[in-house]
Parts: sequence; C-alpha cells; structure tokens
Amino acid sequence: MAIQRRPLREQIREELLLRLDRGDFAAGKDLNEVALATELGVSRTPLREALITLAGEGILESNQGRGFRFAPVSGKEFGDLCEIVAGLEALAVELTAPDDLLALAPDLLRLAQGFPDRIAAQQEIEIHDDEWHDLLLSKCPNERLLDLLTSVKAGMRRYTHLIAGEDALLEREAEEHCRIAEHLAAGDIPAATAALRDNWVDGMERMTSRIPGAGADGG
Amino acid sequence: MAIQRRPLREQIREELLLRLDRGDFAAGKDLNEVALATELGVSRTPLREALITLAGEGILESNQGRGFRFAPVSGKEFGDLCEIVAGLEALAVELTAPDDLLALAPDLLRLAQGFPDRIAAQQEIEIHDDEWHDLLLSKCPNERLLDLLTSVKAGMRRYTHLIAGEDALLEREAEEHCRIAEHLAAGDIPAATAALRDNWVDGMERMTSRIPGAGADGG
DNA sequence: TTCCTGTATTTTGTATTCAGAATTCATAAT
DNA sequence: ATTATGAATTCTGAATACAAAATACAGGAA
Repeated sequence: MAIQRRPLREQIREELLLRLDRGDFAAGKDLNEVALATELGVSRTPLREALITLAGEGILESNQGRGFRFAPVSGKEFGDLCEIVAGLEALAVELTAPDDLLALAPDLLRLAQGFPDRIAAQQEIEIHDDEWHDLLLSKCPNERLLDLLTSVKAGMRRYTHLIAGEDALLEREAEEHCRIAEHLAAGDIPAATAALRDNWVDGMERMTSRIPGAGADGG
Repeated sequence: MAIQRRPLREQIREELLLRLDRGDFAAGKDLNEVALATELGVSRTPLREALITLAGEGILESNQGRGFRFAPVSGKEFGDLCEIVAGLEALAVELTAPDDLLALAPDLLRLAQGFPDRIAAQQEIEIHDDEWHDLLLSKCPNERLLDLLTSVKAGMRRYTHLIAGEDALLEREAEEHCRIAEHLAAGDIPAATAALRDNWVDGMERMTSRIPGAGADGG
C-alpha cells in the first residue's frame, strides 16, 4: 500500500474543482468559508490556502473584506482564455518532436473517431475531449508549459459546461479532432497547429452565443 | 491621501519578489517561516499565504513537511520558460490591433535606441528592458494573457540576473528591440513576431551557457 | 572510528482565537 | 412611504496555539 501524505490544501483544491465541475457553486456569489470548511471537515486555514491558490489561477476572485467567489462568467473572458489555450496548445505541438507526433497520430485518430455516443453523459464527453487533448500534448518536453495549460484549462471548465449536450457542436468537435490527427499522420505540423487553433476559435464562437451577456463583460 | 487597504499577503508577495530580485535568497535553500515573518513584522499566516501564491506561480516549490524554497535554477527550466514567454508575447502582439502597433512603433524604437549606458546599474537595465516589453504589450486587449505573462516573467527574473552586466549581450538585446520596432513601423507584424521569438530564443542561448548545470536539470 | 538508534529540538501543517470590516436589520426622521 | 442612521450580527483577515513530522544530536554498539 502506497501511503500518501499530501497537504490538505491540495486535496481541498481538487475537491473544489470537482464541485465546480458538478456545478455546485453559483458563480458570482460569495462563498462562506466557515460553512464550506465545516462541510469539508477541515479548518478554515487549509481551506483558505486552497482558495488563495485557486484565486491565483484565475478561477476565483477575491475582494478585500468580502472573501472569495467564483468569477462570474463573461464572454470576453472566455474568449481571452480560448485565445490563450489555442496559442499554448499550438506551441506545445510545435515543441514536440515530429517523430513523437507521427507516432501519436493513429491513437489520436482512433480516439477522435470513437467519440462517445451522443446519449452519453455530459461529463463523460468532456472527459473524452480532455483525454484527446492530453494525448496530443503527452510528448511535449516543456513541463512548465503543460502545467500552465492544465491551470488555464481548469479555469475554462465552468464555461464548457454551458455547451455540452448539443449534438451538432459535438459532432463538429469530433470532426475537427480527426482532421488535426490526419494532418499529424501526414507529417504536416503547420497544418495541424493551424487546425488546432481553429478548433479553439470555433469552440469560442460556439460558446459565446450561449453565454449570458456574451461579448460584453458578462456579469 | 489615498488610503490603501490591501491584503497583507499581496504586500508580502511583492516584498518577497523584490528581495528575490535583490538576490537576498539562496536558491535551493529552505526558508524559515518564523524568521521571515518576524523580519517582515507579520505573522506566519499571511506570509504562508504569500508563499503558497508564489508556489502556484512556479517561483517557489513546496515539499510536504519541509516547507518552501526558491526553486533551484536549471537550464532546462529556463529554456522552458523562454519558450513560453516567446509564445505568449508573440500571441499578444498578434492579438493587438495593427493600428495600435503602428502607433506604438516610434516609441518602441526610441526606447530601444535609448538603451541605458553600460555603466548603469544592473537593476536599471533590467527595468528598462521590462519597460520596453510592457510598452509593446500595452495595447493587447487580452487581459488574462497579460496577467499570465506577468506571472511567468516573475518566475524568470532570478535567471535574468545571471546575464546582466555583459556588454556584448546587452548591445545585442537593444539591437534586436530596434529591429522588432522597425518591423512594426513597417506594418510587417509576422516579421515582428518572428523577431520577437528570436529575441527570446537568443536570450535563452545567451543564458544557458552561464547557468550552473546548464542543459541538464541544474540542481 | 563509524554507523546505527533513540531522543531532543526545530519547523512545518493545521486548528483555534481574536479583531475589525462589511452586511443586515431595526428604528427614527423627513 | 421612503430614506437615513445606528446597533447587532456575520464574516473575513490576521495572530496565536497546538500537534505532528522532520531534522539534529548524543550515546552506544560493532
């Protein structure tokens, strides 16, 4: 048995992200530290440490004297995040050895084609999507870049919930993944990164229409 | 008088970054929380909050039961960071309105040409360099991207100290800035971003030779 | 002498306490 | 009726207290 000793703040952070994924938190509403700490069975200290970490990642925002809250969704911010992730993922692909990309291509194609049934649960679809992107990046040697991507993507999750469950959009996503994989299989990395950027830009456009207060500051 | 009420953790974070810039901390050595807190005149609580924030930014690393330490320099990590900043800055330029870049070009050129005297203090030169890059990015509308850049750059500062004070290298830096500004003045944004990437790649190469344990993991 | 082991000390990680700010609610004045 | 004012309450931000882990050190055995 592998005994793991990890700081509470990390475990709490993960639990909070999980709950955010489940949509447990109302965006824009200040969250109560004592209530949350009690619920989690920890004291306020490690909870606050986790909250501060999440604030540093841009997932929460903090206001002096008023505590923390999950940042309200905003079309502008989602667009900003998409641009960033698009740029970073493209960079990660460019930094990956061409041979590795070539080796990865078949698996990526298979994964994209085996997109889960449209009936499948939202969560499952999102996990599948994440898996595809993780596989794509798996051979990138720049560890800091991968960390950064993970962090930025965590801040996007609450947006991707809004899109899930739309058949046409999912089909389009799978199709785009296939195209990217095909470019990689053909050894055409510039085309692949361009398609990858398009994938995120498309995602942004798909989303902005259904974000309350899209384009504007949101609130 | 503008009354400022900011959380201690933020002020402490800035102070720690300042001290890091001054080279007060021995990299790789665990830092003592009680001693540091006493020195700063605060309790351990907000200090630890600042440390956790810095750890989230990759500037510190934390080990269970052993506290925090400034991550030891490593050629590999510096290279990773350069690639990231190069990619992000190039992205920021691409996202800036061409008109804004055109308007910015003369100021950028002037600033690059007026590079401080080689006799000037290290710190002054670094500030000047930062100013140039800040001006370059000043019209980028993607706020999250700018935040991210600030954070990543903060983690690089302890590396840039190692290079300062080398005449030839500084001259080269100024020269590259001029070239980028000229591309922008000519409205050739792709050439400018390419030169910008080169600027960072060059910076990486300039540095790796003088980082202890360059290329390898550094330790 | 060197290496191991057990104890003392130091230092971190977490809980609790305290002080002050923000919010809420009630009351009074316009 | 509405708005302003002030007290009471709630909650955050920071300090202190406590427990457990890590380190340092001393003593003993090989």
